[in-house]
Amino acid sequence: MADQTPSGESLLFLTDEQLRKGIEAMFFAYRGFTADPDRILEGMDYGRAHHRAIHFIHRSPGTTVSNLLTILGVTKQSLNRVLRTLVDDGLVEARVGRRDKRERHLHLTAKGQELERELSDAQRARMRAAYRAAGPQAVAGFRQVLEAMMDPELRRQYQGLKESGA
Amino acid sequence: MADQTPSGESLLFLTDEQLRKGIEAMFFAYRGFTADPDRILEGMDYGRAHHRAIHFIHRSPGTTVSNLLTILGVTKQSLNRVLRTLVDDGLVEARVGRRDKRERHLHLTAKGQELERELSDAQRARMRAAYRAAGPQAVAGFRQVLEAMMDPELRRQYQGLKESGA
DNA sequence: CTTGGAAAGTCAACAAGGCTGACGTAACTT
DNA sequence: AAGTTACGTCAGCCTTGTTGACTTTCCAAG
Repeated sequence: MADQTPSGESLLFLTDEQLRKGIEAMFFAYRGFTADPDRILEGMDYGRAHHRAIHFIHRSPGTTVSNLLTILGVTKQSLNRVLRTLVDDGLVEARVGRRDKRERHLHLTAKGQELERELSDAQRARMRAAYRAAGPQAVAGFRQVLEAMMDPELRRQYQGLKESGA
Repeated sequence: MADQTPSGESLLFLTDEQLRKGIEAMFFAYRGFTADPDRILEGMDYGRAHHRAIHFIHRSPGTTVSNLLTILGVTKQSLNRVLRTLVDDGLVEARVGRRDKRERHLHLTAKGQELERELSDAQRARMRAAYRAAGPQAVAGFRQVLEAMMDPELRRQYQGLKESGA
């Protein structure tokens, strides 16, 4: 367990104490991460689940319901409840597939785009402030550690989303 | 908005695209972060809320209910429901305060310690793997960005916890 | 000593957002 | 023609969050 590492380097960053700090940092930071969109959503009839759906539809316009299911990692019943309200309220459009008519391709309407922008502006503002405060070096490390923390399957999702659209 | 920065440094890490990647990294990484304890807890009658309570009681033995309320950011009714099951099941002991008998000082029992260890072993294992893969430099950046992302009030909680016990 | 208010606990009711199971329909595939 | 896939939906359940109202305990200030 204490092998394979460059023997010159200190391993103090792997102590249980350091790991605990990292764990608590994740906990508190995630609260901040979701706080702004949550604040915007409360009062509307929507919640975090709607935000996630909107985010990924914006990210990959034309994505199908089952794509979304895979990315979000919830059941179709759960997603459907959310999606239905978004479609009913005219934020999301579900177009029947042309090649495969079983599929529904999801798009944000103008109204949906508007809410998406409001939410992501808020979230990005916090992110931007954090990035700016920490600097590019720190940001690179931040991304590296997060990526290493993901489940392999989720990491593929993440990396797949990184470059290619839809 | 484009001032105050060292003019030689690229600001490409502040583009909306980079921020979006960071946002999605947080989303996917947090899923991984909670996955292992969640797996352990399912089947037992406990959930993530119990894990959080156990974690912070372990972290600050003797902490009071209202301390815990502040840290966790939930209502006392919500916390109480969780705490009650933990006390009833003999994982947590709530000792009446000696100076102020209204207060309950919370401690893990031996059984509680045992579960705490099981949960945090799992969570630390993932964290350790991620830290090791990313290296000390990256970890420093990771912590910096997370800290900058917290709400100021939560950051104080976090920093307070960093050094001093209870 | 009385009283105001803080700390803790409890009951009830509710909502969001997960879950499972079962079922139906349309459409693609073999 | 049969089987599979994609999607939707009904029904019911659980966890974990919320409000509001209320009680008990007990410290501390008047």
